[in-house]
Amino acid sequence: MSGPPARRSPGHGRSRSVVPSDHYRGHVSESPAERRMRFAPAPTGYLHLGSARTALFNWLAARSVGGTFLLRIEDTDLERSRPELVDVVFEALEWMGLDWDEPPVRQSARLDAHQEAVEQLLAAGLAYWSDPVAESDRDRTGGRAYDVADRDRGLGPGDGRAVRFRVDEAALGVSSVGWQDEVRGDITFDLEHIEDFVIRRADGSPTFFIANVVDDVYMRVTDVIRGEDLVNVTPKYLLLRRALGAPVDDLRFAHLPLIVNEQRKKLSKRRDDVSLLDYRDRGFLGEAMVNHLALLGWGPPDGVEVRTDPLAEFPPVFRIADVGESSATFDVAKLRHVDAEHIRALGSAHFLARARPFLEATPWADRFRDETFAGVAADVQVRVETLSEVPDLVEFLFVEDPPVDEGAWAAAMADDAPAWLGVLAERMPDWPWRSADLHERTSALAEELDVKLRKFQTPLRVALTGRRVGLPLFESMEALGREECLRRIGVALERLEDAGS
RNA sequence: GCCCCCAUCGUCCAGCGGCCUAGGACGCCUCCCUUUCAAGGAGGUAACACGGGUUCGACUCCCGUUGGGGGUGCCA
Repeated sequence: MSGPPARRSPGHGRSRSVVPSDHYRGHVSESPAERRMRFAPAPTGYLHLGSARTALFNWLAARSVGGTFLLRIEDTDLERSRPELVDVVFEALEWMGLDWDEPPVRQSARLDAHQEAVEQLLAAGLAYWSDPVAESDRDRTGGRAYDVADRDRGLGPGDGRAVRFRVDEAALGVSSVGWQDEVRGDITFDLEHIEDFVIRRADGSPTFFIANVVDDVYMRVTDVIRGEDLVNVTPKYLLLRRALGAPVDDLRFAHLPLIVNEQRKKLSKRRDDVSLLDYRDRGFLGEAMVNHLALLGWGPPDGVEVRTDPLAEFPPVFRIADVGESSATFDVAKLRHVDAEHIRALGSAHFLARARPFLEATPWADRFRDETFAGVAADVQVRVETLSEVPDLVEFLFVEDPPVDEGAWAAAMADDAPAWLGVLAERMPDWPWRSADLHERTSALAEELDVKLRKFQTPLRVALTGRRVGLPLFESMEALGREECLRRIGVALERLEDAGS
């Protein structure tokens, strides 16, 4: 089932209509101080929760400093990069309400540039052709999948031969690489622990390492904000950048803590619900998701966690340096709470608009009526945590005979219940049909019969809704209408009679 | 194995040498309100991993241990 298109309401200042590929701001600042952050997802068919958080933090970082937020689709893996998969990325970002400032760059369109970079490194002697080393032959190379001796063999292109970057202290003139990470401080790697990594595969395709760097240089990225799982490739990134003669001094890195599951492991596609859009389909609001994601690894200085419009309210107080450094558990219970708060904050018209896709997916969609729903909308809002819970709460209003919870029936219809229903059926025809009046009349009747309203209302509720718990009774009665209430009481009475005889 | 990172309530976030008998949020528990259930209100439960330093003084700084995570691909 495809998800309902829950859309942000307009008015948060940055939302705009769809058409993803044209969805960018036209300005290109030439200011030297311009800060440029990018989100560079691979189109895998779904946007991973962790990626979504990375996108959000890049966006927040950009917006918080007046920088530029860029998009690059890393679609060089042709197999997994069909156009519709790219659309999923746009759709997900749209759902979160994130906008980007320049046309997205397709990595696949930049293959020539990547090749050129490889050639350049080859020509400079910083890269070399390398033959694979068979598994059985690894003791010769110290367990490595390549032979360092190839560095100086002067090999040329050949079957099965890849190009490796030469991580050589002498050639590079340094013995370690490090950087001042915006969130984690100093991080340093000794070159001796970095292998000669492949930058061009035997099939001619450039690897992530080279493509990533070349494209970042091309896009003039100044702030690399990504997941902690990429810290260990940063030395390679730096090495390549220097080797290519690209500026490195004003570069900033920020490695975000990973989002983990209850087992403290990195979220995995197999075990965890990692697809962002699945949460939309499960009834979560985009702004609630964004709100919750922002709270993983970061918190607003004033401590007010739930914001009606996080994309408007967070940028002014967001600072990438405030991001925490330990991994954060994705807690669905907390998400539900945040979502519930966002739902309650919705105006009733918006609430219906947001819930509509879920209502339309029900078997009784054709009998749904806006006016009827409006009568109880506010009562529904405070009782659901996600939009997908809405239909269940109002179903009784739109089906002829709501399913009866037998347990509730048995418990509610004992003792005097049948008699009460009988009296109710007698009196109700004369009652004014507004919830306040219904409340008053029912209370009075309960008092007359010397029962607590608390107890008295139960059989009535079960007769009307089939359940023991649900929306406030009198509001429900008003929405249902006198005729229908009397009819359902009649049905209940009949059933009681049948059972009794 | 090797490399890198992390370490405050069950979970998320505060604390950035004295304001901490450690604060807020979620969850959980109790009570109040109440037409059920919610929502709301008032309480409660619960943490500085351990060991050394540094200091007049450490949750806060340093070192180590332990624990956890990430990486170690011709994936990205």
